[in-house]
Amino acid sequence: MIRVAIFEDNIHLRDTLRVLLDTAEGFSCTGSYPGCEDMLVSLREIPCDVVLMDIEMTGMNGIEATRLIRQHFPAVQVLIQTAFFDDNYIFNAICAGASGYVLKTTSPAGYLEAISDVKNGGSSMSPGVARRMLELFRDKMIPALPADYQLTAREKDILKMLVKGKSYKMIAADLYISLDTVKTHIRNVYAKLHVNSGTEAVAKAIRDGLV
Amino acid sequence: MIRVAIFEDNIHLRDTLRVLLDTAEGFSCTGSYPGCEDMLVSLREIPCDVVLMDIEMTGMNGIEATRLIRQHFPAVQVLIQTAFFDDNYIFNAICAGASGYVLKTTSPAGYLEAISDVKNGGSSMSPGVARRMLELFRDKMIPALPADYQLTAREKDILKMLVKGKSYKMIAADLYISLDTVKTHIRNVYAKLHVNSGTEAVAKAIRDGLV
DNA sequence: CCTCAAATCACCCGTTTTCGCGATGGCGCG
DNA sequence: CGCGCCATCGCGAAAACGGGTGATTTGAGG
Repeated sequence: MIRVAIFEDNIHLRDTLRVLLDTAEGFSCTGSYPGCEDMLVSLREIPCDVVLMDIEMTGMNGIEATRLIRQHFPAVQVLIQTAFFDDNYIFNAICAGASGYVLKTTSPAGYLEAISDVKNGGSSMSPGVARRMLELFRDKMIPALPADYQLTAREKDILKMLVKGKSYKMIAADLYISLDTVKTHIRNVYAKLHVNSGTEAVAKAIRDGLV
Repeated sequence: MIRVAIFEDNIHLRDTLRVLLDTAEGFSCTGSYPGCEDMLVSLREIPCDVVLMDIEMTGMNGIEATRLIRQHFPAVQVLIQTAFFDDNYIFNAICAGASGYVLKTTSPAGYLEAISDVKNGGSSMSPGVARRMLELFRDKMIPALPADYQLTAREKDILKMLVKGKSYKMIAADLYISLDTVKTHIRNVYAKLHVNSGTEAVAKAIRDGLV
């Protein structure tokens, strides 16, 4: 039996969901609320496995509510439901600890499956949301690859040590080469990165993922 | 009618999938291959909407194949299928441009739904994969929390300019203060960041999001 | 064999940083 | 009002850095 609490300010949808859960096999609704007042108290007094959380509610934001729930009841899974397909909503909901994200256009059977999925340690997202999420993931992850200045292996070595905060002298000692050689390499690096100081080079190296 | 090409080295599963697709309403299998030899040629000669791609195959890796497909046929959606639940697989598959990721434990109906989802511009993932993906997303996104050394507003100003690669003299000029004042501030910044050179300070500032 | 890029080292010179110590004025707070 | 914190400024010396020029060796490749 999966125990579900509902937070949804639209009375119509709220009641629909409550009936759905109460009639469905293996589900029960432990409470349905129009807002997040006393949310933590309610959840403490009436335990549940999954929270169905609307984002757009008067009073506390569903995202913040999610964060609070995850802080205070790590075992409770939060399934976001919203009418809107919004990048920031998706992004923030995930960061707040949501385990799933379904649109309100989802079918009753879809709702039940999503709830069941998150209860069983999985996640569920509407296909469109999942797609957007993959794209966000790609966009945020990938930029760390390219950026190729034509640095030689040795130059990269020296640049890395510079990034670590080493002085010329330390670099020379660590690599068993002379101070003048270090200077030469660094001068070449500066030329290739089009910078003319160590701080600039370090900033560029880190930002462009040459670390 | 959704046209699907199958890449799967296990002959049993490959044939099962082919039959599934050929018998299912609204689906057709345009080809099934045990490996990625001549993959691009096949796809060019026999257009399809969705590619079902196994990761573990002899010869070319499914991830690399996905990257190639996305490069040459951006309109073709790739749905990854694999027996293994592996972080690197998930991560790399997404970065390679996969639109979905299902486990081989998925039911026939689940396969068809997943294919249909990706064809319609959505994404589909097995619940466990979706969960892992959300966690990866959180872990990679969240570290953007700014560490807090007790820098004063002025010190942050100067640090930012240092990160931009400005020299003491330029900072002094830009902020309309004397060179000696800049020195003092920077000395204080170094002390608070526990560093003792500009390069170290810049590296720490960028990495810790003090930009 | 010859060429070229890369890596190594050297010397010179002026500028920039780093860091010690000290000082003044403003501002909020009990 | 005094106290602490911050921002501002100053001096001086040692260390580090930036930039110019040039040289040697080595290994890959035509």
